[in-house]
Amino acid sequence: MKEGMRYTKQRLAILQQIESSSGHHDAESIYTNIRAKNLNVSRATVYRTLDMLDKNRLIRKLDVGDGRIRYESRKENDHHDHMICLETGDIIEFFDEELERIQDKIAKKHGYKVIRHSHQLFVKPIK
Amino acid sequence: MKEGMRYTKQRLAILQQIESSSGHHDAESIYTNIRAKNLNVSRATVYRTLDMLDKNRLIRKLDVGDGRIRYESRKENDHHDHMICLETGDIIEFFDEELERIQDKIAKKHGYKVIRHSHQLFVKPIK
DNA sequence: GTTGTTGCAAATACTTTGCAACTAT
DNA sequence: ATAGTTGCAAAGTATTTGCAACAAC
Repeated sequence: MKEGMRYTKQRLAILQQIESSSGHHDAESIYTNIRAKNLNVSRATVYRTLDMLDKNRLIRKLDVGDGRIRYESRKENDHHDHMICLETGDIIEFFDEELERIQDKIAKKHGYKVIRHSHQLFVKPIK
Repeated sequence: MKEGMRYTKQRLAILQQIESSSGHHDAESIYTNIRAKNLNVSRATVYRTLDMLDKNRLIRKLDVGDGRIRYESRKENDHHDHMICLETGDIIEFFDEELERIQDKIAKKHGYKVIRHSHQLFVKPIK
């Protein structure tokens, strides 16, 4: 963490919670899971901490478009995008080198550089 | 529109509002602009109508990730994605054939077909 | 001891909903 | 006439904020 920041049990618990499962966690489930372990946190702290962890690039923020923001670990810091199954709600991760390259090319053509991107495929199983 | 649906002045006003400017409108500005013309609408109707217009593919829904959903016309029904400038908030449209092709390929590889997708580049001007 | 952090409760922002009144067909 | 649509106000959901108490350094 950066200068002047403190390691509190709440922060560690939140980070652990996210790194525990390599899944896609939302604020409420993080809050509930920590409380279930009889550790004390408030929703306010969860939200504030998630924001701070994201800004410090310790976790990754993920807007699936359903009104609840998800967060995932950056431990295996392989960048990837997501495919969301419209029938089951499953979230599948994917990565494609070419896709990344094309994005940069498009931005450049317009005089911009890509800082980050959000790319989701909403899919259904074949057949 | 589909069977059993009615043309009301509210619906037409909302659709016109969106088609008036080929921009990226949010619910609140649509509501305000219609009211400014002394036409009567409620926010409830705006939200209900936007939802219905999107489902009927008369407009396109667009989640920029800032908490306010945008809607755009489908009149020139060229599909495109968006690039959002982090410095100015400008929204630039782009389309790339290859990008589309790769997305389908990726989904297929996992046993899915793409129903729709959401692809945004968050960018900054070069230099 | 100082400064960052927390918990609480209240506030905010956007969107949705129940229901009775209304209106397009 | 009747079924779809509207407006209102209340409710809902996710998130943010002010502030006094508290804990890390």
